[in-house]
Amino acid sequence: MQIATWNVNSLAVRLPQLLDWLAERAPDVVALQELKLPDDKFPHEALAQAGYHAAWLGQKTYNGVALLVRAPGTLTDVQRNLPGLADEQARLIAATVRPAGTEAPLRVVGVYVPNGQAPGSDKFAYKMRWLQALRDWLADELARHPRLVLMGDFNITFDDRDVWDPEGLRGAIHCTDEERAHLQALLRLGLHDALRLLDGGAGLYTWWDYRQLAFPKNRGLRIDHILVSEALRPLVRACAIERALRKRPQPSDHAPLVLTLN
DNA sequence: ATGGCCGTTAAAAACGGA
Repeated sequence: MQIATWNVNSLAVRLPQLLDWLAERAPDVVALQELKLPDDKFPHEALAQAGYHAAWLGQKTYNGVALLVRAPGTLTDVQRNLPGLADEQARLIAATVRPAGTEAPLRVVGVYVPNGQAPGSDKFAYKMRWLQALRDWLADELARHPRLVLMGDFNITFDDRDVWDPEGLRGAIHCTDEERAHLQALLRLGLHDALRLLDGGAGLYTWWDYRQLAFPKNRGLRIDHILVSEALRPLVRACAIERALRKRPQPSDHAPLVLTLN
């Protein structure tokens, strides 16, 4: 079973690439971020044609998240945004997913964590508030759903291995101790960083700036993550970054991250 | 060798992204 997350940076622009990739890779479950379109513009018909059921929470211009499940899998009990947080921004979608051919359902949580812009800014404070609300809600969600996957664009690196220039970017947005403490707190809830269960190396990135040849020079950050609960940990087989998607025409600045579970 | 972005918007420069 393959479970993927991808910040598409505009679903309207990236739809052809998404459809190509779904046809090639046939992931069972997909979390999408930065749809940048309102609910009534979500391309559910094209996705159904491609063989995927979808649930989404859109927003005009910014943000927007969705979950896809490959048919004849099912997607039920959809939750949109955090219950404990009054939030105008579309940043979280959760659902109970039963991929085709599996018996036990999974609880899947897709997130687009706020960027934070700069430490000390209002947007940074919002990021911290949002992460605290996520943690509070997730503690209960994990108790209700032991088989849980939390994935998406976290806009936070775990440590220096996730940063192309750790010295130059020390204390910069995505790299502060305050942000990283939130990631560690999520791990203390009983979640595991799927990629790090398999590969301890540096230089594995999911995002590269569009400017200054950052991708060919591999000047990137690992800020997209798939976290799995304790019950799923023994099932983790592989976790791969789909760098090939970053090389196609009109790429997103993020590459998809794909987890293979038994 | 050097510098080079992209997507959005009541629609041109401004904003946000990371």
